[in-house]
Amino acid sequence: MNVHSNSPRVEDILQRLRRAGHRITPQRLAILRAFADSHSHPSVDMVYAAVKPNFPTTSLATVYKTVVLLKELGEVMEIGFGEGGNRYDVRVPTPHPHLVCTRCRRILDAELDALDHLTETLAQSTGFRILSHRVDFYGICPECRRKAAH
Amino acid sequence: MNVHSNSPRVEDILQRLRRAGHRITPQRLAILRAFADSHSHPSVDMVYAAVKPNFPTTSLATVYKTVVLLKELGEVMEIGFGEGGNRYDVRVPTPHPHLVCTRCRRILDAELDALDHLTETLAQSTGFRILSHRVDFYGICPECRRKAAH
DNA sequence: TTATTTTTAGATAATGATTATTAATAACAA
DNA sequence: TTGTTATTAATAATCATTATCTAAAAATAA
Ligand SMILES: [Mn+2]
Ligand SMILES: [Mn+2]
Ligand SMILES: [Zn+2]
Ligand SMILES: [Zn+2]
Repeated sequence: MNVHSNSPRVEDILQRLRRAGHRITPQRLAILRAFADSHSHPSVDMVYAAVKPNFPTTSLATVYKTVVLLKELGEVMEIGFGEGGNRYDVRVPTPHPHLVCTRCRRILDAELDALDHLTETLAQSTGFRILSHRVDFYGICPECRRKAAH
Repeated sequence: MNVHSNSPRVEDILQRLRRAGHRITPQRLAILRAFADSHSHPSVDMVYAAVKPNFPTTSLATVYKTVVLLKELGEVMEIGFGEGGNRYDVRVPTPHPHLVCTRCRRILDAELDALDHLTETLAQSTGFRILSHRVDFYGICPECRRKAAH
C-alpha cells in the first residue's frame, strides 16, 4: 500500500503521534484511516469491521485502545450514546451540532452559526462557565423520508 | 404518612398509573416521590439512596423497574450519560436544554426560547424531519465557581 | 371470609459495551 | 542487527442495566 495515500488529516495525526513518542503500527494506521475516511461518525464496531478485511488478526481491544489514545491527544471526539455504543468524529474533533437519523443511524454534521451567541447569552443569564456542549437533533433524514413515502 | 402529602405532579402520575391498571405500592410511591422531589435530575442510585432510609428492604431492581414503567408511560425522561449512569427528569419529561456542572454533577434546566425557531430553520435547510433533540451545556455552575475562587 | 389469580418485590444471574491484564510481538533508536 | 520498550492480541474484569425466578402482596371471585 502506498505510504502517501493518506489524507492531510491522517498525515497531521501521524506527525503528532510520532512527535509524542508513539509508534506508527500497521494496525494504528489502518484504524486511523478507517476513522478519517468515514463521513458517518462511525462506532468502534464499524471501524473494526472496516479494518478486519485488511488486517484479519486485528483485535477489537486494539481499536478501543487506539480510540483512547486519539481521545487523549484530542484527535477524536467521542459522541456518547447509551444504546449500541458510542460514535466518533475524527474529521472535526471539537463539539458541534449533529443531525441523527433514528432510522438508518447515520450522523451528519449540522451548521448552527447562532450557537456561539446562544451559549454566551446563556452563560450570562445563568452564571455558568460554559466550556462545552452537546447538541443533537434526532429525526428522519431526507433519504429515509423518501424511502418511507413508498 | 399522610396520603395527601403528594405534589400535584405525583398525584397526576398516580392517577394515570391507576387508570392503566398498575398498582400503587408503598415502594412505587416512595420512588415516585423521590424522583418528583429532586430538582437535580437524579440518577437511579440517588433515588435508591433517598428511598432506602424509609424502606430499607427496597431493592435496586425495583427502582430500575419503576423507571422502565414510568418511561413507558411517558412520565419520566431519561437523560443518557455513558459514565456513571443515566439521569432522570420526572418534573418535565419532554426534551429541553440542560446545564450540566462537570464538577458537582448537578443538572439544571435551561431556558432557551430560541431553540424551537432554530430547530425549524435547521429542518428546512437540511430536509430532516426533526422529532426530538438533546441539548446540553457543560461547564462549572455558579456555586462551584465561587468555591473554586477560595 | 377464603380461595384463586395476577401483579409486584426482592434477590441474583445475565448482558454487553468498555477497560484492565498479561505474555508475546514488533517499532525504532543506537 | 540488537536491545529496549511500546504495542498487540487474547481474554478476564467491570459496571450499569436488564432478565429471571420465587415469594409476597394485592386484586378478584366464590
Ligand atoms: Mn461531526
Ligand atoms: Mn430537566
Ligand atoms: Zn436515515
Ligand atoms: Zn457545580
